[in-house]
Amino acid sequence: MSDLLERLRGRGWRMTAQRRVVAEVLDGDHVHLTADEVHARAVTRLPEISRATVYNTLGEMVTLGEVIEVATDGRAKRYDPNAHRPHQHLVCGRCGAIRDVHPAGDPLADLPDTERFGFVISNVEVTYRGLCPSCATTA
Amino acid sequence: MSDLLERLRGRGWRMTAQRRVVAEVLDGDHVHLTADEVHARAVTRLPEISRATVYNTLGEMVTLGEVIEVATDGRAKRYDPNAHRPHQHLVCGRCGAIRDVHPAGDPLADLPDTERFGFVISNVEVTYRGLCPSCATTA
DNA sequence: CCCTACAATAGACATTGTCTAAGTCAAGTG
DNA sequence: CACTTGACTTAGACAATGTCTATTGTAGGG
Repeated sequence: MSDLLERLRGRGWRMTAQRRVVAEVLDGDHVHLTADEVHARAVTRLPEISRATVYNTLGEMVTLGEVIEVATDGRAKRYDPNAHRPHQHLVCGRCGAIRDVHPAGDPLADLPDTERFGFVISNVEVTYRGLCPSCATTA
Repeated sequence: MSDLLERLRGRGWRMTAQRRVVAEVLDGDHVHLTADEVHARAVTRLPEISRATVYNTLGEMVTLGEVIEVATDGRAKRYDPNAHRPHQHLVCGRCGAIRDVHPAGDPLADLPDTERFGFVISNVEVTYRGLCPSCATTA
């Protein structure tokens, strides 16, 4: 089930205990951990892993395109291993819950040439904000 | 031309030299300054203004709905005084340039009920990423 | 089994943002 | 126009997140 690890291995990534643990911690669906959360979980399996290594490893996975960096709240960046199916995010402004969602249509197509100002656009990030069912009723 | 200041005054906002300077610095089109940039510019007009006041003032303007907080890069938040015309942002990943853009259609309408998972959605933030004309040719 | 280049480490440092206690002031009241 | 009061501002400590460096460790090829 460790797809992420397999993909990384297949790219000639030098494997170490630290990298394996980071990849395992981050693998799965609807995973959107911050670097510190990844570190906290990694430490339970490999107590001597350092923060710097977690940051470096996450950065490399992003560069390789196997993990996506998401800025949902202007605070800590979050890391999403679901890099191979285009999707967007739904965020609860109260408790911070995050869901992957798949809007209809291509958001890129909605931006006419006249509104591109000569930019070469490579991707679009859409964040839907609101309240999750639980927070909406407790509000 | 200080529309922002007028709008704030009209809401019974207690006026001080500091608040006036922050509002003036932030006013205009295609303005997307970080809190520290606002502070740097404010200091040239009012040398004793503190960082805390800039943060407080920006936060209040956001609460009043007269300024929008934008998280374009996972680093510092940016503040956009163009709060009364819905728009999205186009960001250059190399030099950080930001443009306001107006996509066709309503991004909210693209998210079917089955993809809302019971969330009450209040707004959508769309960030188009790419390279600006100048960075695209120098790349 | 040994090299060697690449990876990991601890901890200092940088950036961005928040909080507190004390001083200051805008604006309504008399 | 002085007084008063509650809201505003300040400096600086603190917190959270991220980056960098010099040193030590190790994966994987020969």
